[in-house]
Amino acid sequence: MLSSSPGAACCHVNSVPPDISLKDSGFHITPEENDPMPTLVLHTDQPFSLDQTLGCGQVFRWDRTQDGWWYGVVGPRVIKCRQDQSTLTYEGVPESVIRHYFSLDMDLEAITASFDHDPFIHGAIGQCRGLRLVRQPAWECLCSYICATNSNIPMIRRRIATIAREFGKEITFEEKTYYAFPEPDCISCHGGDHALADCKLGYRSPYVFKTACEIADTKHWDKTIASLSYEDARRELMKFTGIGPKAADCILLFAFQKYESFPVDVWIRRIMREHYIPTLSNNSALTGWEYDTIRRFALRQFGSYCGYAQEYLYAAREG
DNA sequence: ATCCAGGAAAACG
DNA sequence: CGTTTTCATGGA
Repeated sequence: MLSSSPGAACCHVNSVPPDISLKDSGFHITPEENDPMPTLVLHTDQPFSLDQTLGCGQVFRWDRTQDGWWYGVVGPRVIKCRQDQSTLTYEGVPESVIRHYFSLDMDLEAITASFDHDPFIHGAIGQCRGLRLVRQPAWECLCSYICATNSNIPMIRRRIATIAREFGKEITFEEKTYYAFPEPDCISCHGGDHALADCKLGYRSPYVFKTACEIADTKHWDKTIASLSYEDARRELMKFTGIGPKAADCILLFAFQKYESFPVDVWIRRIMREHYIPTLSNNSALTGWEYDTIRRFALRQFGSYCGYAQEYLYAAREG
């Protein structure tokens, strides 16, 4: 039984650029037979790859079993799903949540075509066909990328899991225990005894705590961010402790659908140096000037969906 | 041991 | 003001 959490409604943001969203998404429900698990039939002209989407590094709370089932905690629910060719089988949430979370309402072919202008990005698009950016809950995404600084993906995953286990609400699914990501007021001063010190966040611990306190005291902080332009939203996010340019860009891309955001990490800089901007430095800390140079180049090279291009470059990285 | 990982805050000139 | 140092953690 899923626990109902009063006042913990998942804050999804609806800001689909009108020029590229689909009126008829092209996905249809198969008629229910005896199978209790609902399915979606994916149209071949609207590619979707569950493995690419959940495995590319944009999310930290999904796991794939050996036989191809994905389990993930999204907001207050556990989602179980798998893909067999053009069939997406899912459980745990209504179809509308699946469609929204996986951005199945967006015209991916049109998006990738909008930046498919050179051989290298063309290769990445081909290699990661069906990769879609998901719509992440804002606070969890923000907290995740505070925890992501100067770290690697396995460590980020462990930290997020620990925070959820320490502070989040239990969810039982298929007789296993999962944990919803805790609302900010569960971590902040309002949350009682805070064991953040045991979460192995290192120097990021006070960043998470302070930002949780600020957000817990800010009504509709996420709606405010969503209403702003990319540049203004970026400036606002960077006022929180622990959020710099890179984290802000990831949050804007993954939680607020600001697709002109182009997060630059060490991987992306290496890729951009090797394939687009040979004059970039190597092996040194990323300067603010360098970050902005790469950002501006990306917007010019890939256009207003350069954030999508970034994720294809990142997912196709080798290293 | 040394270096690196989806960096950012603090200290420094 | 831009630039360098420090920060906690675990894996390679």
